[in-house]
Amino acid sequence: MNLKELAKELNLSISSVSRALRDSKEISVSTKKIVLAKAKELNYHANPFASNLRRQESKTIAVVIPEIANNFFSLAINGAESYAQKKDYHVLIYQTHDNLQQEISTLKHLQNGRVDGILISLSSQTANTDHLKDIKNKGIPIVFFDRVAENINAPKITTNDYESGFKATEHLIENGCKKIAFLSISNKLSIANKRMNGYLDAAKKHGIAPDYKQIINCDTDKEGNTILIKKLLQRPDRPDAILACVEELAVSSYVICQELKLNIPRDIKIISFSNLQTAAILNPSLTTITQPAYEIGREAASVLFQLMENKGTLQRCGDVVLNSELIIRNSTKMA
Amino acid sequence: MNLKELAKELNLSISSVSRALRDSKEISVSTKKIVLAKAKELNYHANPFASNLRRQESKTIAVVIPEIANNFFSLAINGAESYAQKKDYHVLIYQTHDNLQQEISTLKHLQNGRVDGILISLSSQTANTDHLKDIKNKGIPIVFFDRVAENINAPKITTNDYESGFKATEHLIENGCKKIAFLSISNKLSIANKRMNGYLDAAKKHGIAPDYKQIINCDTDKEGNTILIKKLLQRPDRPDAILACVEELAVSSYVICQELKLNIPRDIKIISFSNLQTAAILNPSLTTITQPAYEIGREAASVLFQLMENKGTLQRCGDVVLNSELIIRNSTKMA
DNA sequence: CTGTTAGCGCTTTCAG
DNA sequence: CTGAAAGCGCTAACAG
Repeated sequence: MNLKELAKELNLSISSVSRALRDSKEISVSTKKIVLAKAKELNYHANPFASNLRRQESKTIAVVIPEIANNFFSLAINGAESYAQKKDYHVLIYQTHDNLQQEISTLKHLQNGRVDGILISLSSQTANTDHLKDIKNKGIPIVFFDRVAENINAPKITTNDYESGFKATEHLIENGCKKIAFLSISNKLSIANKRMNGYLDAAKKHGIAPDYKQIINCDTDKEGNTILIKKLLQRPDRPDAILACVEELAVSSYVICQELKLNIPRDIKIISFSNLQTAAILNPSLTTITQPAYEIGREAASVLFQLMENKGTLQRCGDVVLNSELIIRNSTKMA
Repeated sequence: MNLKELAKELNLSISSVSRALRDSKEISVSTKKIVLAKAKELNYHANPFASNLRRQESKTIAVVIPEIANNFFSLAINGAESYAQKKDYHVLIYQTHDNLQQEISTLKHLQNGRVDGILISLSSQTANTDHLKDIKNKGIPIVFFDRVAENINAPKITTNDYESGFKATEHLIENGCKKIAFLSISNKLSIANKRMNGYLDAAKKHGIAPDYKQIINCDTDKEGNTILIKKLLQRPDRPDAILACVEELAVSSYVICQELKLNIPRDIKIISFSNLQTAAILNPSLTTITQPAYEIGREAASVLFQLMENKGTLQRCGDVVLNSELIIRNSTKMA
């Protein structure tokens, strides 16, 4: 069932039917009604590819993320998808699994016009950003969220990473901690570095500047991370607190502490950047810095739509910084 | 940059270039090489809509789920997306937010050929299945996973819900529980009913057939559910165990128990169908029935691809039942 | 207000 | 092995 057949059924020209269906005001109300009714009756659905081809737009955005099965990202997608749905847009999902090659190849694919815009959170291995520049140069609207590329001139939606790192560290210090370790996810990600700088500055301010043995650079190899953390916790001068850059590292730390019979929070306190509200509820000893993940996704989508609607006209769209919340539970209060 | 321009640059006809790019064997190896090189040089990317239109296929599948920010579904999408990626397919995500109208309208949209196939897990409100039949009748390949429509003749990927419900209940009984409540998510979902039947039969087998006051029919209204569960736990004959049909209800129960100063597992034991491995790690008192969510998504995608590849030919694709695992932690062992 | 017509960019016969 | 040409289904000038 296509326009041609529908038009024949109606004894109208293809273009009139097309116009009627898109509610053009060149068409009389009465004809519109008839057309709409017939379309419904015959279960007509416009072929999206034909109209995409003709109109040179896809009504689709892509969301490129490291991993969908991650509380933060799935919440962010939720926000973005809900926003897109309202705008009658479709959402394509691509996972990079924190693999730079995957990210590059995905973005290459997206240069062909399949999407009108891109929402992206970088892989933790992304240092070189040529593939991102290609997208910019092609004029495809792109918005970064959370894991952003600092050297690309495009809107970035982030949270107050530096302040959060600072506050969390200060909170630990105020509760008696003196040897605070920092678990980073990647030294290539600006969010990780910002969080670390907050941590470093807070420590410095209180005169307990950490040596670099207390900063552990983890990566995507879970096994390897476990070994690193275990080593850290088995040292004679083991830390009395851990600030984990992401949830996964906090969970690993937690498990290792159990294994080593280290009591949380008595022997060691843990604070994590996290969105695992549920886990936090289930485990009151876990203090978290909770990012407004849903809002980040929503805001990112909103900015992307501004960009798309003003393609060309709009020179730049302001970056947005949302606030994370330090949710203090028993762990750190009980000094 | 399109085929025409590329062909002009190469002094070849459009069709030859097209063939070379799709590696047709009608083209000499030497020409192919030249074409490929030039395409790369000029950063040519085929317009997907033109080829979709021409070939009448989209290389895209849709995944329709209640909520993406849910451990089970995000893991399932992970499985499906990873599989699709291997097959060079794209994945569109649609959330229904457990709203039947949303589900209907999404499926209506998908009748226009935007996708070659659909993976779906039903909303908990889906009783009438006409919208699903429409898809079937249109000949669009569809595969159900987890929350399936029993009366539709299409492949269904599920887990052993009845057995899991049975086993979990028996486990509680063996550990001394006598008044086991069941929290259902919906009386319209076959998975919920199967789990409940397992629960009922196990109870019957051990002579503690529950009265229907111990079966709570929850729905999507979180506040309402909390009230229902609270009432249940405040009754003089309150249950000594809860079997929660989904994770969210277990978490709510957990929170309410804390509020009411009920000790878990001493006063009351909780078992949940769940995929919150992390939460379970963080809270050893939570015993779970863990579904192989990633595998379900992957398997569903795999079956969908079989269906799509054999469109028409294949009469039916067998249903698949994967096994969930009862992961017993401290809670229920400590009788 | 309605119809005619020329493509959007690609694939695929069919003809050399 | 290569080229010419038709057409996928729709939209948007343009012409009435």
